[in-house]
Amino acid sequence: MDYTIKQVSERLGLPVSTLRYYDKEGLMPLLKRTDYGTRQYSETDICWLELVCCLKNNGMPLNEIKDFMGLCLEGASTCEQRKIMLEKHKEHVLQQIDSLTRSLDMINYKLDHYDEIGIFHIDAPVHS
Amino acid sequence: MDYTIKQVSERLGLPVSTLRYYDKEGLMPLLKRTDYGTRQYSETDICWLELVCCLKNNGMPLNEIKDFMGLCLEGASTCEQRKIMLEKHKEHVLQQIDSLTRSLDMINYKLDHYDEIGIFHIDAPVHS
DNA sequence: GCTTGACCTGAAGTTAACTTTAGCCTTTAT
DNA sequence: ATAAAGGCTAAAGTTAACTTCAGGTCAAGC
Repeated sequence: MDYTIKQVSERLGLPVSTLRYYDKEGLMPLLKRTDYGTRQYSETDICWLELVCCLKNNGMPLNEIKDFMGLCLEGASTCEQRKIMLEKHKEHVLQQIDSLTRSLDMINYKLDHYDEIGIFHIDAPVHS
Repeated sequence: MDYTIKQVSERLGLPVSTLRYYDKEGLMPLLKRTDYGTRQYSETDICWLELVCCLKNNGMPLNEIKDFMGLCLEGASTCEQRKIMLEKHKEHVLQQIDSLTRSLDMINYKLDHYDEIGIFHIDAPVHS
């Protein structure tokens, strides 16, 4: 039922070194080891890792993700705090989507008008 | 008609040190100086800086932005190359929007179901 | 029995994008 | 005339998120 670090690496497409790094940084406090010290990833560990990647890919820094994990470990009393963190991250994600959407408009405008625009015509974003 | 580095800093909300850094890294090859050496930003320079910020904020690394600038300086022969760069960046932006949108679904799901989810229920993103 | 492959650690190295520091010049207000 | 404000440079320092390296353990196959 458990996976080696290499198996997880292949499944999630993350280098082994990164998985060890995340563990070292305290992002995997529930990860089990064999007697010798080999990491044993459970399904739950993998799910948590997928969440870590998702949050990280969308701009949450690792230390915040770690704090979130820390709150989870502290129990139900931190539920509100965790909700607040997620709300804050949601705002951040919404802002990014907005910024990207406007950037897309600018790129499309440039692509559509490229031939009309002079070589040195370095114009401002279309929305400004 | 020209602006000092401090004026540009205030107008664009970028620290003076960053503006100098961009210049040093070759992102402002057309920027004029006074006899002594003080930078003189024109409207065009500011427009270019706004574009730089926009591309940078949406994930284009500075060295790619610099390459783009380099192509601009080389003249009309690089037009196709520049189009290709913009198309590539557009793909990247679209991918980011997609990733963020899916992340948003996950966050909303978690927020909606937070009370039902156990303390240690660290579940995978909703789309997986 | 020994080599190969997978695992481990701690420490040092890397990259991008800045920021800070130290030291120096010039213009402007008192 | 002198001190404050703003400009400059080169070089060193910072941070996040990794990667690489050196050196060592263990299990399996020949």
